[in-house]
Amino acid sequence: MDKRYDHNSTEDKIYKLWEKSGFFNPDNLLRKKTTNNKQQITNNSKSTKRGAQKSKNWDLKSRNFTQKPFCVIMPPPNANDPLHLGHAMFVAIEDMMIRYHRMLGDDTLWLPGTDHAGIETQFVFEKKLKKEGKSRFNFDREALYKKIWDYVQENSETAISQMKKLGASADWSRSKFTLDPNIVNTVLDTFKKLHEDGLVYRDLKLVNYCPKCGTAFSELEINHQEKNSKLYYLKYGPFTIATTRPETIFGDIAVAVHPDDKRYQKYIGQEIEVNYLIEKRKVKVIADKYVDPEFGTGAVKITPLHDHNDYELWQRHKNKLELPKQVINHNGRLNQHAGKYRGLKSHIAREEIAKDLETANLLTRTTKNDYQNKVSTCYRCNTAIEPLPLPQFFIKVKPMVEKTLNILDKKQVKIHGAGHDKILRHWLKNLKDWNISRQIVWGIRMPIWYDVEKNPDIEVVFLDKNGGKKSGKISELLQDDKYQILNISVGLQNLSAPMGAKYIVSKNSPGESYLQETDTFDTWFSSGQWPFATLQNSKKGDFERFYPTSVMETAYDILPFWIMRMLMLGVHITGKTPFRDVYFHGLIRDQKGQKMSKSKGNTINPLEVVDKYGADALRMALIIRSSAGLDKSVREADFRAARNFCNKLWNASRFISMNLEISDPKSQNQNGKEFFEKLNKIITIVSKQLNDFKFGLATDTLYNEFWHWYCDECIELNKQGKLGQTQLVEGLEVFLKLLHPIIPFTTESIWQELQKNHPNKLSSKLLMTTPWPTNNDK
RNA sequence: GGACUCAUGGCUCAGUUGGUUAGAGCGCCUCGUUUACAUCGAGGAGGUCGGAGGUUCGAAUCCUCCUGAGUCCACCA
Repeated sequence: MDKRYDHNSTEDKIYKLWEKSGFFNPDNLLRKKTTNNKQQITNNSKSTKRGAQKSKNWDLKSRNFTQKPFCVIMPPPNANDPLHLGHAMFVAIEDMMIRYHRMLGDDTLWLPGTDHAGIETQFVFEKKLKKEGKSRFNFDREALYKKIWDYVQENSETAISQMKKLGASADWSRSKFTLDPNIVNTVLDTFKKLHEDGLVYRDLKLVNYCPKCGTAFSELEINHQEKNSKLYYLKYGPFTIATTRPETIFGDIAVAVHPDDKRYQKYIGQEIEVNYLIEKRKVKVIADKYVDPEFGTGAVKITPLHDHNDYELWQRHKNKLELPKQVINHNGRLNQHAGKYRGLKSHIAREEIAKDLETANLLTRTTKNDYQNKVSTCYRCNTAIEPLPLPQFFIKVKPMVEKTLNILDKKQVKIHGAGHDKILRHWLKNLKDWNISRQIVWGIRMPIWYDVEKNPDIEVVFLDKNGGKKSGKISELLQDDKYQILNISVGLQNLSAPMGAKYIVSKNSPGESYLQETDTFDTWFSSGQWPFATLQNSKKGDFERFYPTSVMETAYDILPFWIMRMLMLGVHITGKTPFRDVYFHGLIRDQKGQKMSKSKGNTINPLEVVDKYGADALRMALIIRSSAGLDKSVREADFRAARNFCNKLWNASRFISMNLEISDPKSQNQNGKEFFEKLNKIITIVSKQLNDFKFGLATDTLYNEFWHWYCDECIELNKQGKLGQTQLVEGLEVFLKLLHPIIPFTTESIWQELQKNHPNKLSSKLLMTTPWPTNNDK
């Protein structure tokens, strides 16, 4: 053996050895025919045969088959995202669990996959288009979808090959992509079921619309940023009103005051005349407790279609008020209701209108930019969110929330990680209905069909045969002989059905007069079904064999987006919890405890670490002394320390190996009893820590016991002739097994090295499938 | 405003049914290389476990309050 452990020359070789064994695939590790396992035998007859063949080469005799299923569904990384430390963290922890359970003899499946990451990916692609001088509006939706598909394909191997570099022992033969046809089919089935259960509805609500991204977002995807704004005080009939957004006045339908506000009692219920610059209008004065009499002047103008609070207020007073108008369009510009301000972007119109109000002597004062308020912004591009009315599809969450709280109460699912179980409950209890419509093409198109004959007011935008852009009402377009439904459907970019439009839910076109909705599902709607969607579309029998899955492991920051949705959809569709345990790992921070981000320039590229210190060092540094749900800072020194540990292990093994070559005259069983007692204690402790999800602690225990007990004490005792060789060899074998889930490459390459130098000394040929040590060993 | 989390040697963190002299890594100091490993070894300095009370035979650990830090959510035109 070399004097140093060289990760560069071993890792690829070892990974190939594992892959070639076929044992990432649990079918190849199933017990050979037995009487009481008929179902599994039939389901996996082919692979079992293959497995039997493999087991000849690899000698699985010593393997103890518990056959207990253990399944982890990998959180699918974005198909075309390069790996960051967060990915390395989940690979390290999940692979640790998987290898541990595989060694325990469990029927162990780690099912990998990749995510289409709807909006994220479409944006990256649009940036690329922009560089080419094009935009998404140059293509019909089908063509655009295909172009993004091809683009994702080009990069799809990146994520997988990088995870392999980290040693991930996932069953790649079962890998899934969120847009695989059978996954899409399951997602559509789910939607259909939700619709049949009465949980889907279409409603005109104010959505969080990003004019730049051109799509609505769910409430979870919105940031609130502190901003300094101007507060404009407008003359508003007999009132003075403070507002940050004078440009919305054309959409006002009322003034609201607090019901107990003495100043305004006489106006409540009256109509007042207001000068709107472009016209004079009468609006009603209403009373609502929502108004804070202390703020501004205690009177608020109400613009229902451009402000969430105003919208709710309007809902409460609907019967007394006229129908509101939308004055800002989806491109973020004012529309025909704004008279001469039409076409201006809202923030520019604001300045113009303020100026004109001042000229007209309607502006009493304007504060400087010192009014602190919070503005909703797009989490992606930071553009100010425009609350806009849009007919969207919503999912009623209440029945699913109740079922989820129920399984939490019954402890059918356990959450590991610093109070995140409480956070989950808090989320569930305050959850609003889920807007699942997205105005992008990169995703699963909603299986919603509109009969154009019954919905003549549908507006469409499409490219005609010559690539020319056409838009208008469907009924009018169809009167022209040039256009048929079919070619409109083919060139379709966008379809907007008015509120109240009739639709059917169907996977296929219900007839020739139908056009399909152009919106796609929120990415999280499909990934929320991931545990059952993957297993139902995996090998036959996988769902029955592995569902509910064992552990869902992920960073805590996607709790509301993903974990909560998986629980809700999983329990609603399958009737069972999708997983029995949730393990949250913390975020990796830099040495100062700051979040890593590209803009701060403090990111660590895991591949560079792998290159310099080895995949094992990276894995160990991330796991050691980490705690569920708590963040962890790492720096270069941590990788170095872990690399040194791998080298220490290598050299201790080298010592044992050299020791075995000379006959050992001192190899009696001196101190044998104490040695094995201690060794057994370590086995018990580490196994318990792993069972209890104390991964950081288990790693710490192994680090210290191996280095400071086994090396510093036991090896030194042996040199002095006070501890037998048998003990040392046995001890090394146990440590290699215990450490394998953490540092698989180093341990396996030592195992193979010992194999080569001392055939028949070890209990099996491949460490990866060697049984986990039990304290009954000696 | 609401919720959650954290506070342990210079730095980063372990320490979960309360139990002997509170641990590790990195850093620091002294010494050591014909020895498995200098990606190492031997030894050492360094902590009133944020503060104040309480429960207990016994508290870093449980309870209350306070202080400080962070995260998430909700927010007034």
